Amino acid sequence: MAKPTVHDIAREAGVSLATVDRVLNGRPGVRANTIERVNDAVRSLGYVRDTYAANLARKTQYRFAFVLPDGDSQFVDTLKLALKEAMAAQLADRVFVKVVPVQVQDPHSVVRALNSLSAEHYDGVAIMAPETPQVRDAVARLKEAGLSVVALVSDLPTSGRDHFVGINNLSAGRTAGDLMGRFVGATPGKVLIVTNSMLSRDSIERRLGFDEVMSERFDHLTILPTIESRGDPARMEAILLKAALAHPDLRGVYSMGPGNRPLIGALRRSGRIAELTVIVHELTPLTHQGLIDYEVDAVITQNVGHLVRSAMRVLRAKCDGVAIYEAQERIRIDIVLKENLPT
Amino acid sequence: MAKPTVHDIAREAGVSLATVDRVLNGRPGVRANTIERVNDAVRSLGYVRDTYAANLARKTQYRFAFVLPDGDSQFVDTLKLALKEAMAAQLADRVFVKVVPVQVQDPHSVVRALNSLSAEHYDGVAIMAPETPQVRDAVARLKEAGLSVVALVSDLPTSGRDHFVGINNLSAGRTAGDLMGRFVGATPGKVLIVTNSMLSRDSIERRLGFDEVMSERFDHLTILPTIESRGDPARMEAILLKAALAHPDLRGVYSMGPGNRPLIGALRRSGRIAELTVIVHELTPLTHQGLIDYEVDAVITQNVGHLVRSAMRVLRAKCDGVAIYEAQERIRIDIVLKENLPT
DNA sequence: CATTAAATGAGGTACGCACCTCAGAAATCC
DNA sequence: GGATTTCTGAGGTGCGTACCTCATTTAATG
Repeated sequence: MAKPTVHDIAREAGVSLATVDRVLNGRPGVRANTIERVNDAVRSLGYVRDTYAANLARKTQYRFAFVLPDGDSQFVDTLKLALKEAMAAQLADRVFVKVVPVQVQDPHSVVRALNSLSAEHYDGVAIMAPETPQVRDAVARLKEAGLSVVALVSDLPTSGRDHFVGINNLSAGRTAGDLMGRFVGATPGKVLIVTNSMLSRDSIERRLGFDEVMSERFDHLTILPTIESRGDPARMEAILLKAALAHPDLRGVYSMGPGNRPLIGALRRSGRIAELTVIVHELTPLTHQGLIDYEVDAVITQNVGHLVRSAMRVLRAKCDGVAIYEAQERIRIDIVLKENLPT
Repeated sequence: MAKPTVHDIAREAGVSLATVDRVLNGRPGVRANTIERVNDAVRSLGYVRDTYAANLARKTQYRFAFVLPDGDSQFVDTLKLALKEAMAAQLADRVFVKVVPVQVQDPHSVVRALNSLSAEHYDGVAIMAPETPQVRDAVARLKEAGLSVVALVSDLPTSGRDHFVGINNLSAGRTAGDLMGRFVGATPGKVLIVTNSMLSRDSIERRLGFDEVMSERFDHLTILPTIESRGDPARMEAILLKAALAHPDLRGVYSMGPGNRPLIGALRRSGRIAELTVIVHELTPLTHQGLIDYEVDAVITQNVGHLVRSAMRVLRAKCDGVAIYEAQERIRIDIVLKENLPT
């Protein structure tokens, strides 16, 4: 009943501890025949290596870098906060995390940051940055150097990253569309989509999902041309205000990413924020308050705590060469309304 | 830079390892003055005990019992499944879990089960059962015997349990009300509430929350007298069918707990399931399919994986006498629509 | 068959911590 | 100031694993 140890395997296989050790750790100098015997014993006893004792003996330290966007994004701030909390909790597990801020709009900045991470100082990297050819190559170099790499929030599918930690953004867009259609109701009208940039992968996918649902299930709603504010709040606010006033039959606004502050500002000034269905992404202090004030109707979000914990678990698993527990690593798409705001 | 160990504290505090050990583990025989010196060193060095090395040395085994309802509830089934998965994952951490099935409708069965759990064989208990005076007393006895006790899903606030692991059911009811009001829209009409029993704490609280929101924000909707099916599916189905046909202006149905199968059956037979807004609790294979088929409009649920993992973490923390990390243990109220169904 | 190479065994040390014992130091009491 | 009583230190052992050394056995080679 008690957990089998290496001693039990040695006895069961009729070999010495040293041989078991050689087999378990893939060291040379064991006949194929003997390897088989040891593996049989492992299977029949249901032995699982005690990772913590192993790490203790090995003096392992997991050294991870989190490459995150610099600048004032409330979402990234909450992510950093969650990271800090997780670090405190994981400190006992020999995990050390360094946050590396980058200018995500500048691929060179990202690449510079990634190139500075050597296998000598790091075991794994979590990256939140748009997918560009330069970034893809930098990730490939990291992988080649033996680092584990996970993409965070926004996927880097062509880069050969080990794993993606984040939500399915197509589904997130579909969810937004579903809510928009149901909240607006049966009256025909127009819907506005706002985004920071249509270049990053998550925006493209959300847009796609939103469109799909709108045309499948709510074709009485017309989607207006997307408003794209390339990180310029003033410009965003101006265009938005104009649009809100130009279309009296505007019924809803969907914001696909960051930039919720100018959005809410413009809608407030248009005097129509109460009547419009406003759906945004990412729960932050701003959107939280928006829900409370009935200015935002729904927030589609992902739990930042899960995000960082999952990233760390996956990185550790990759470093240990252990399988990851898929079910636990699936990040859900959270819908937050005024009434189910976390307390 | 390296993690400080007990040796470092000993050196820093100018005492021996034995004294550090006595302080850290709350053993007697140390002067208050010295305790202070050691604690100062702990603080200044930022020492955190390596729990895994500690458990390794201690040969700790956490033995927990999960007292869960017997019978065919899909929700409880998914809970058990999550428990099984968590057990496999936690095996490396020396946690052993026994599931104790009880007839929750019979307080004696619950009490019998609880009384059978001695401190000799168990360190902690998680209980999912309605609050009755008998159960309250049994929990008190467990606590007295030195076991840690957490309430699962449905709280036992007067029992002196150490912690409640589950959602805030008042908020869950409010969330259901919010969704109901928004999905139904502005047209006046009637709403039906269905429950298994108004005796269990979670039903009462959900009902309360739902009513609050309906009267605060959606008073064009009238709430019909609650249909209560005391575990009798046939009776439930019959009454429900009658109600659905008797009120042509029925717009929505809210099911507060188990018994979704007869509910969906009756609505289907009434021929009105497509036009009604149906909101139910707990994501199960049945409600999952209901969402896909557009028969259920929204599911309010709680992640069973979190539930069991949180229960285990809390039990462990209580056994270790360690503070729990509140933010991580807060179970969120999940809203699931067709589009954000977990894959 | 002797020689060489390869495979295996026996045993030790270390990791960070818990827990134990026993001797010696320090504080307290009368 | 001597006898208690209360602290404290030194040192050991073990948890499950990694990694190392050195001797010994076994198999393969000429």
